[in-house]
Amino acid sequence: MRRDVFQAIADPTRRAIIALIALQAMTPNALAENFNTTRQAVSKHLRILTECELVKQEQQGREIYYSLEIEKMKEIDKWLEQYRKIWETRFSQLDNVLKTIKNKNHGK
Amino acid sequence: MRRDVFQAIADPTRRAIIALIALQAMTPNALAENFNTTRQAVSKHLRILTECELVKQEQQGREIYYSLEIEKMKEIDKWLEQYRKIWETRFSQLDNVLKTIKNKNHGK
DNA sequence: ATTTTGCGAAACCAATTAGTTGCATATATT
DNA sequence: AATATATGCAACTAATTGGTTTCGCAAAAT
Repeated sequence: MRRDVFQAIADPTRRAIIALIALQAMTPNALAENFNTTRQAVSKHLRILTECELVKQEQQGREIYYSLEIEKMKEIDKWLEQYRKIWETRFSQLDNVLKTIKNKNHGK
Repeated sequence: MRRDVFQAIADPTRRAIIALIALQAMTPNALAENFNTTRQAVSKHLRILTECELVKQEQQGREIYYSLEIEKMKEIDKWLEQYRKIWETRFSQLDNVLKTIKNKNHGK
């Protein structure tokens, strides 16, 4: 039961579910119509997403509407930040190289 | 063999490997010393990371140095972008609410 | 030349996973 | 009240996963 966000988004069906409920809250049945699986399979994915708090539910009569817990998505963003720093640094280094070349040409 | 970036970063050991080789290129043996597993297990992780192009190798004699392919990390960032838009919108909406409250108090 | 070291690959194993089918339960509809 | 609908949950299955052990090969050290 290693239920973290990274494991949750590893599955393509779950990423598709996330993409759908990011736009609007949806019921398991409505979600299942979009995929080539049974409602139960979707339900299982929703349970996993709920367990790692990527998704919240709201009961309305006998229907349960699932929607994205956008705050939790920031956790991935936070993890990515350290690497974003790297590629930004590399970019600025490249930028410096380009500037140097420019200056050399200028000096000619 | 569903080898995509999301599946690759799902495993905590692989995320740790990524974190290490982001700083400097390392050999499988050097990497394995940091974990509680065998070199072979690390090697398997490296193979998976290589297959999805998150990692590149450079042979030096009998040693193979692995380093992070930072460009591939941007793929995750790109995926996250659509959700970043959502939380930024929500934030600006909250911002508007706060401004409205402020104006109301001002008018008192 | 022989031994040691660094490595990937294959065979195997236990645990986990994504999926199915078959329930039970609660809310709507008739 | 009887039936239909929306859902979660449990049992089961096939495939995948992360790990180990064993092997073979090439480069380095002795």
